[in-house]
Formats: sequence, structure tokens, C-alpha cells
Amino acid sequence: MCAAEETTGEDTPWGEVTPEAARRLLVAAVDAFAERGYHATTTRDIAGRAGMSPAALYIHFKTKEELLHRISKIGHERALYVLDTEADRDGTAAERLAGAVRSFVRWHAERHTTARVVQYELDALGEEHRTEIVALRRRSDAVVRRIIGEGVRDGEFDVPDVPGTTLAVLSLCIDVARWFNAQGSRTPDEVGELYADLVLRMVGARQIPR
Amino acid sequence: MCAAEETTGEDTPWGEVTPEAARRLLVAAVDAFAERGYHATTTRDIAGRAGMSPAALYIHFKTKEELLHRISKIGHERALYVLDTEADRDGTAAERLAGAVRSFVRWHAERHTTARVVQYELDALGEEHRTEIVALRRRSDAVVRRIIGEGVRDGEFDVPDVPGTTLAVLSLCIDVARWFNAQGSRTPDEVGELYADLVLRMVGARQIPR
DNA sequence: CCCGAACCTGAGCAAGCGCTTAGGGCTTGT
DNA sequence: ACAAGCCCTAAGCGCTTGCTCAGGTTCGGG
Repeated sequence: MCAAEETTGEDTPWGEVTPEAARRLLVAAVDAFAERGYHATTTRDIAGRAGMSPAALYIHFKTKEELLHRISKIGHERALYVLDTEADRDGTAAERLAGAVRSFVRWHAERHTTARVVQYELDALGEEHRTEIVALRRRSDAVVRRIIGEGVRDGEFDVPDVPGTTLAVLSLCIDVARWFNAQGSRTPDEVGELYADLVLRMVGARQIPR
Repeated sequence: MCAAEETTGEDTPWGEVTPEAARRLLVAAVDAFAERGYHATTTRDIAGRAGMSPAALYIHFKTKEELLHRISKIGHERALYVLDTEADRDGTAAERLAGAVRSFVRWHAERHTTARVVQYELDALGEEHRTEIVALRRRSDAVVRRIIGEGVRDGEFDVPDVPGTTLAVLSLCIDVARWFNAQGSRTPDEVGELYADLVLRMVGARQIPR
């Protein structure tokens, strides 16, 4: 199902988007969408930021919505990859949960421009594209729920309401994209560390690992 | 500071908006903004939902942005009132924090249509109106920070990073407006209860009150 | 009965929107 | 040298947008 080229854990952002002109447009769109929102952004604005004429956009993308879809899909895949990687490590449930939250939050802070589009412009997608993306989001939910469930099973965590707590944990992480500011006083690493600690408290982890 | 007419804790929503036609338009706007977002909503749509012609809107509101501003201002005042009321009660810091979170979350769930507009359409406001609203939001932050600070001072809470934890608590509550669904399986009361418990864990409250 | 104020509508304007089309320069292989 | 193919632009089409304005309806007070 997944080709070898689709390396969702790459270092270069948007490396899989080719040709380079399309990538430039896409990056410009991410900035514009994050700044003003999808509906308040014009195709002329996107093209302008990429140093091209408005018509150039339609050589690389069929519609403005397709741009959003590609951003949203790649973004969700990246976020999910980050979460999955940490969840599949060895260690106690507490260690894995802390690692997952730390990385997931760090991703949302570091890539807060992308994350804002990914997390808050879902409604602007068309019907089909949205259901596709929602499926990806459910997988994130499943990952976190599994770790918490295992922690409860092994007696590591004290969680009366696993689905509710899962929801709250993910909600907390996702909302970082809304408030995080690069000019602010906290680094992405610091926020990740703080949040990992807070989440361990939420699940009543019996001891702080490491 | 507050006039007698400014009863922000009323039972009837939007009771302070008169005349009745203006209130109908405002309610229609809340629904439309919450559903599609400010920029994706047309003045024709708002007027249509209120059963009026597009021109009628401009008798009661100068611009579309003024509509958003009134919604945002009243909404923020209500939310802040809810928070303040619980924060000013007697009791331990844990009791007050739990009460504040419970009520604040319940408000965001019950009034999730309004809350979505209030919390996620800030950027659509004009420069002046936005700074006015941001000032209201800082007051919410101060309320929560004060309770947590007092809990730490009295040895009730164990919080290494008070500003960070305050941020996280508010972030958690606010994000309820994004995911809460009236058709979902949880009632606003249940979510409020769950979240109050989770927040007490986050601050390391020594015992669960009541 | 008429007046003025309050409220609302039908029609429409200027501007801006997403998107299309015709065509012109590059680069590349031969 | 030249043709093919790719990438881009200038111009603009059809439509929708926020908003305006002249005029009509309703209603309480004189």
C-alpha cells in the first residue's frame, strides 16, 4: 500500500512534493492558511508569496481545495508517524505515553504553522477528502488509547474513564498548535517535557520514569 | 465597573441584544459562524437563516465584522463570568479549581456553538476589536493562575511550573468547544466532571475534595 | 385622518473571487 | 538548427461577495 518513496519521517519538510515549484506553492499556502485561515486566503495571495502569477497555481494543483488536502494529508501522516514511532518503542506504558506526548507536542510546537492548518481547517475540505482525513485522526486516537489501556491493565495507571482521558490527552496536545508562538518564551522541547509530565499525572502514573 | 444592566449571568441567551430582530440575526450568525466559519459565511446566509433580506442586516449592524465582535464580546464576558463566580467561592484551592473547571467546561460544552465562534474566530476580528477581546482572555488566565498559585502556596498543590500548567488547563478547557458534539455520548455535566478530576490530577492535588 | 419614526425589501453596484485560456519563452534530445 | 514538451504569464470570464439606497409597509400619537 505504501511505496518506498513515501518516507513520512523525513527530515526535509515537504520533501515528497515535487516539482520544486509545486513545493514552493505548497509552502506558501501553508503560511497563508495558518495566518489567515483557508477561506480568507486567496489564490492570488498564495501565488504571490511563491513569487508566481495566480495562474501558475493551477498547473500544479487542480483546485485550491486540493492544496489544502495535500497539506492536510501529509501533515496528518507526519504527526501520526511521530506518535506511532514512540508508541512502538520498548518500555513501560508510562515511558511510552510520556515519549508519545513529548514528541507529538514537540511536533505541534515546532511545526505549528503546518499543525494549525492540519488541525483547524478540516471543515474546509470537501466531503470525500474530509472522511479520508478523519480516518487518519481515528488512528491517532487508537494509538493513545492503546497505551493508556495497557497501562491500566498492567496496574501502572489509575484511569476511571479510558476513552475520556484519551480524548483529553489528544485535545491537550492538539491545542498546542493554536496557542504556540515561536516568539514566545518556551521552546518546543520545554513544552513537550511539561506536557509529558502533566499527562502522566492525568493518568495517575505510579512513578515518574527515568 | 459593571453597570446593573450588564447582567452577564442571565438565563436567557443573548437577552441583552435588542431589538428582537437584531437578536434573531445575531443568533443566526452564531449558528452560521460555528458551522462554516466566519469567512465562509455570507451575509445572505445569515439574513436567510433569520428570515430576512440581506439588506435587513445592515439596519442593525454596521458590518459583518461588528456582528462577530458583539458575539465574541458577549461570549467572552459570559465565560469569564462563569469562571469568576466559581473562583470567588469559599473553600480550598482544590475545591475552587475543580468548580471553576467544571463550570467553564460545562459552559463550553453546553454552548459549544457560541464557544466555537468565541474561541476560534478571534483572527477574523479587526485590529482594535481583537485587542479588546484579548484583554478579556488575559483575565481568564489570571483567574486560573491565581487559584493554582494559592494552592501551591498553601501546600495543597504540587506544581513545578505554574504559568505552564495554567496555560495547559485553560487550553484543555477551551478545546472542548472544538470537539464537543451534542449528538455524542457525553453530556456537558459528565465532561465537566471528568475534566475537573483530570485537572486536579494535573496540579497534584493532595486529596480529591468532597 | 395624517404624520413621522422604525423597520424592512428589491434591485443592484463595485470589487474581488476561483479558475480558464491563448500564447510565449526555456530547456532538452536529436 | 529545430521541434517537442514543460513551465509560466497576461488577460479576463462568470460569479459571488459585502454593502447601499430608494422606496414601501406598519404602527403609535395627535
